[in-house]
Amino acid sequence: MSKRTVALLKEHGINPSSQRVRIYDYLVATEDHPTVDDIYAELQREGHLFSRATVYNTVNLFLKKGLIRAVRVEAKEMRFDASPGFHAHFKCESCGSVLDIPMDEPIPDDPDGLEYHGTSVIFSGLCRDCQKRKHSG
Amino acid sequence: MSKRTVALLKEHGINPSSQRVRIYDYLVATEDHPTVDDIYAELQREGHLFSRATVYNTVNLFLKKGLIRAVRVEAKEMRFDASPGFHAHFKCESCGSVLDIPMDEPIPDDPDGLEYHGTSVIFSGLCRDCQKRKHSG
DNA sequence: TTATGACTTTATAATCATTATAAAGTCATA
DNA sequence: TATGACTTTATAATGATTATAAAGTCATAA
Repeated sequence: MSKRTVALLKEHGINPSSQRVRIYDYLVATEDHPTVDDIYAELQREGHLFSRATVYNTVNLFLKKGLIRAVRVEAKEMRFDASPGFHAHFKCESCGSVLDIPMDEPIPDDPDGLEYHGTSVIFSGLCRDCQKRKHSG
Repeated sequence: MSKRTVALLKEHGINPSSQRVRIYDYLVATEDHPTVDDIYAELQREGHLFSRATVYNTVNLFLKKGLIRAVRVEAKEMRFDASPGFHAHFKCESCGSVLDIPMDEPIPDDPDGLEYHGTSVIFSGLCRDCQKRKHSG
């Protein structure tokens, strides 16, 4: 129950219930862009009694308040990202893991009068482990 | 029933049935990155008797053979893109339309030993029409 | 203390794009 | 015209997410 998280949630107009604080703490602690089910499974493992619906409600609230970002690297699953600043994502086609890739936000050369709000860059390929696995297996 | 399409499908090892040729022709003719339902609706409108399953089968076959690309700009819907060469996409948050944005493929500065296969860049914001609509409405 | 009311969480059902399955149709070739 | 491989089709199944409404929580006022 991090005091810093409580303050941060309040700053964003979010009532810091214990579930919300716990979910946010997990999101910032983990690096691997969890899905709703990842979050749900981890909280269960820790012995918390959570409903999957609460996880959905909470991440949607965080998204609406701009606290986290959604990353859709997989066909179906939505993943979440609490790390600040622009960065790209890399999705391993073999093991499905998702990594952050530091990178400047690309600027389109196109002067088409569009109003740009957000940018998403997703690379795909093979991570180091899966390259090794391919060559040895 | 384009002769060029028939040849192209054959080159890619795809038996050019009339449905497949028609769907490919529609994909290259349209610029707005149709969904499966867009394709299905257009073919119905033209009086063809198609099943939705055929559209799914066909676009999945095209994807597997590398004839088209999938673009997932929206939360749920998969859209398709037959235009060649790298380009980014822009999704209007208001009307949902998807535009091509000419752009060089970004190269990650990260030397992490990853094996890169593909890149997807999606911008979001407001298209020109929706900006006007916002200011006048 | 107890009542009030707003907000949270929960369980359950509903939605909806997509995939799986298996039957029916097509078509070239023997 | 029989065979067999490939296509299309209708239908059911899947699975992530959202909607709904009941139950729980918690601060504050009487």
